[in-house]
Amino acid sequence: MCVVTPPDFERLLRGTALRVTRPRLAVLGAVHAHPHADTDTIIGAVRREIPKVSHQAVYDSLHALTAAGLLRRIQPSGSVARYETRIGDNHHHLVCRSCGTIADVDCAVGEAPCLTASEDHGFSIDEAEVVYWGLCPACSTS
Amino acid sequence: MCVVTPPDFERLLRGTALRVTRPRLAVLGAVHAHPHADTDTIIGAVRREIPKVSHQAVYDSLHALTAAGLLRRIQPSGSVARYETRIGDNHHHLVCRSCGTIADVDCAVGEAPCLTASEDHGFSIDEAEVVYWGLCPACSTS
DNA sequence: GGCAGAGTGTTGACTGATTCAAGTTTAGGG
DNA sequence: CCCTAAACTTGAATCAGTCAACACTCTGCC
Repeated sequence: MCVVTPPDFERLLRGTALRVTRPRLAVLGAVHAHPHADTDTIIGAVRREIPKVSHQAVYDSLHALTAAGLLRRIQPSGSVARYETRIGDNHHHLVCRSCGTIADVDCAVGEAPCLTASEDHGFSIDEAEVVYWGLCPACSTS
Repeated sequence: MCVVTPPDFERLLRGTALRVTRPRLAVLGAVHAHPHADTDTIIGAVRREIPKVSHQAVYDSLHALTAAGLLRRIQPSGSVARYETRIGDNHHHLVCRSCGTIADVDCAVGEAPCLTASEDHGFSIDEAEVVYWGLCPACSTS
């Protein structure tokens, strides 16, 4: 049912200093299957595979995987934290002001930071995050 | 001590459908005096003027003023809500990953949305919000 | 294959920003 | 000056996320 070959999550984990555990594999799978899902949704998806995982294990896994660079955390204003596996391509997001739906947008530049601040105030900038706010097709017609 | 003339907050409020109340004037003054301050800081600042305001009144005022367009709410990932009075010029923000400091950056374009998404997925976009992530001068030297 | 121990997971309590709701006060038009 | 909707007070509730103590299990090593 999945047209793309699922990544070899175990190999991804071994590529970092992280141990390979069932919760982590399940979290990677859940985020891959549900892009932009919030933590609650991820916990639900993980529990379909491992019914007894604690929410704490999911939180820990999400943090560890995010720190390792295998996940990206996004959190538009007014939303809870969301996660995605599409990392490394520096893409951006469209967010619906009404229903909160998130869609991916390719970054024309490709490498972070894709924009240069007009005045950096002495900051060393490594990323420019862009969020496009608007209404999704469903919400703009109603 | 303030080199810029403070805006006429009462006039701003009357320009909208909002009633002029002491908490609202104090909130406008507090946000103007403390750009990018979080709610707690704002409550503290307001209470120096009106010691007995409830936190709820400040929350209500912040929401009402934001909805009226007199304030702008910003909330970088991992931070609580912050507010600023500099609105209408579509400027962007520099955020320090280490200490959370926020600095303003002018938008080269000036009018929202300053960027056009490469593929809008049918969304009607009205704003492109840009957050530059990095380290502030103080944090990058330590 | 068995051991050891650092890294992970479980459990359950807790925090803190924000919201809800019921009742009281007040701004501002008539 | 009065009235009414809007705004404020009070106090409790919510909920994502975190903390901490203890139990378990990967993984490298013998």
